[in-house]
Amino acid sequence: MRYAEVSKAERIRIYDVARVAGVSVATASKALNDTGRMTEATRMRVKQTAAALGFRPNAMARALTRQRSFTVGLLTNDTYGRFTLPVMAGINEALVDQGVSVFLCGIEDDATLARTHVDAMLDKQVDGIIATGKRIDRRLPVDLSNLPVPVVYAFTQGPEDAVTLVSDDDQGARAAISHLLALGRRRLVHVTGPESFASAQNRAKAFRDLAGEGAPILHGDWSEAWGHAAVARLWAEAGVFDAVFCGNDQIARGVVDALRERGLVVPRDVAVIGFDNWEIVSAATRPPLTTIDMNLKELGREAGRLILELAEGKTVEPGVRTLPCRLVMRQSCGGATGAVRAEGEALQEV
Amino acid sequence: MRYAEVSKAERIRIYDVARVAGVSVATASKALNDTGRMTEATRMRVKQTAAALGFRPNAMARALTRQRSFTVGLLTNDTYGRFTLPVMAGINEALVDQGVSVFLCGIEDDATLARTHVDAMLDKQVDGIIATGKRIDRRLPVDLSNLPVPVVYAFTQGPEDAVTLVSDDDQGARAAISHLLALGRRRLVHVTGPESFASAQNRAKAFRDLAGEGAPILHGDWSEAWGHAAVARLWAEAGVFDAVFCGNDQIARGVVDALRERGLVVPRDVAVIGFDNWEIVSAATRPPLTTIDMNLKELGREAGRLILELAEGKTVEPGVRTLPCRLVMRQSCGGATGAVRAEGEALQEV
DNA sequence: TTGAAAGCGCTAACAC
DNA sequence: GTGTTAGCGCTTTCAA
Repeated sequence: MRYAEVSKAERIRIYDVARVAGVSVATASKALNDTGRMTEATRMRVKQTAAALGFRPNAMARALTRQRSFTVGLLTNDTYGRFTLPVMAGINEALVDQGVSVFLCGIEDDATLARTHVDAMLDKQVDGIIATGKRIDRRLPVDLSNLPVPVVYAFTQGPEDAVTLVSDDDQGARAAISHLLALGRRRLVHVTGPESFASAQNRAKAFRDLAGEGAPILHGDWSEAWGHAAVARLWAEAGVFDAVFCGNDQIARGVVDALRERGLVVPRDVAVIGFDNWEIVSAATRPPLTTIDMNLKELGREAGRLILELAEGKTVEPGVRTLPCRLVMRQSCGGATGAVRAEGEALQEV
Repeated sequence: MRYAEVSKAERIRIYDVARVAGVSVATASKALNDTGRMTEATRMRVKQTAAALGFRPNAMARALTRQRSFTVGLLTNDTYGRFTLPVMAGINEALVDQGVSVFLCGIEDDATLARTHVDAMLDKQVDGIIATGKRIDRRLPVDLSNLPVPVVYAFTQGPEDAVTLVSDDDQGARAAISHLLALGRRRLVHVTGPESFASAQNRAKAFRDLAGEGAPILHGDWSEAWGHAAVARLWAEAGVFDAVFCGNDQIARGVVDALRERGLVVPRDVAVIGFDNWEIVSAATRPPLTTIDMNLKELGREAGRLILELAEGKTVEPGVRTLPCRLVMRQSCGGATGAVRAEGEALQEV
């Protein structure tokens, strides 16, 4: 194994840089960190020899004195899920160019495992912890208050006085419904997930406000199967409708398929709009779904920014921060896009 | 912010433990690490006071002396994808109870970003790096040979003399095809992804071997749309067929849907089998897909184990290690399961 | 402007 | 058996 031979013996330390540059370690350190005062010439010389030697400071040694490790922990109970993935990507994006690395800790729903991970992170002197989950109205199975490091909650519920980031269900839902209304649809129905989910409640409330008291709201689970079933029920019970606002993309896909099987044309006869913009579902639906994107990556970026500020000792106003969603137009509602591309939009390889 | 007050001032060091236990730091260290020799009484006393004081060793300080950080880096270019997620989960699982933490580094396909991440990991003295990707026959956009730490490649291509883990496409494909044959199907066709993918090639080769020279193989992209299109083509050109082996679950779903639209009943008229076991696709298909699971989590676990061994200085035989796939029976092929549950199997909330 | 020296918290030789 | 001492690689007073 090659790696064994080029081991740490070769790795050059600040001591080497100092020696070659003809200064003391102290001066070398200051030169490289742009601290202290010295002639610009000395600073330059040190920097150049450092570069020439390929010097990279040992982050652990540095962390030991600076009391700052430039690492943060990311705790999630959604190892497989679609929500934390974009969030993680955003976090990483925000932190990588600050030289901060992220410890990934998947904890499923296991409190013991969670505790283990948190302890491990603390032992490793993380500068902060970002907690994220798959549900906005549930807490992770571990208490993160009173830790010796700051915590930011993203897409999971935190304590009252914590810094928490969530996407704006209300605004997202309003965007969806307004879109349907703007397209001239007037007989709306809402097919969504279990009432026990805050997301379902918030979106349903927005629907109630905008679509009126009489507009039907059907709660079920978050699956395609429920989308099918809901259409069957609407068929049997409800009056005519020309638009369906769905609680997520899976339900929307079920609805679209069921509608087609009944001979209705989407979007001509019925416009259907989803929620989540989960590409594997929304782009594969025929026709592709117009839907609401929660901007989860941006949410992650924001979480990264905030944990950094906290780690640097800055004050961050606690409370829940709500980030806006965004309408993604494809073809299931007609409108601008729908008119142009008929069917068979190229699916991206996912 | 609470955390500011309980800061490191409170964090107790081994020095405190030693003092309270009435021994020297050296003895305390040895007692806690089960090294050195001393009366069992002393060791016990130290351990107990450590526990009583809630002592947690500072991992950075320890790493500095031991030349071992108990962290590893995970490099992936598949931040959104379905492949690395289970792999990551497995890695984490294998490492967490060894006290090893994982740095997550998403690099997309950006060579510069990759380099940045690798440097950051090296600076942080990782004990090893696991490289993983979304495609078994492509390299990450960064050269990981000649690093001062060991590297294991999982689900991505590595250099000749590296330790590489991949799933067994051939065996997986054979399992799928054998299953169809065992169910009495004799007129098989294979609908799969682009020929440029090694996975597509390997699976097609297995198909050729087992299904015979005459059995049709259709290459397209990895999408549902291609599944639809392929059925249209088979309808027009090919002779009768009673089973379709699909290159992935998305294609399979497209095939199943297209078949149903043409009035054929799956699995009665045609058995369809997928590949990947991506639940959101395979479980939502009607009927749910029988498919091949690549055991990616186990692959991750194995990668974790191997990187640990390497980090500990043990020798690991280089070369490609192939891990077996597993048949997951649902209803799209009939057989045991299909006979019992007809349709509308409850979809799990994903 | 520069450098000597004292740590950061822990481990590991080597004495006693 | 237990303690003294010397680091790990870096930063940071403080003195020169």
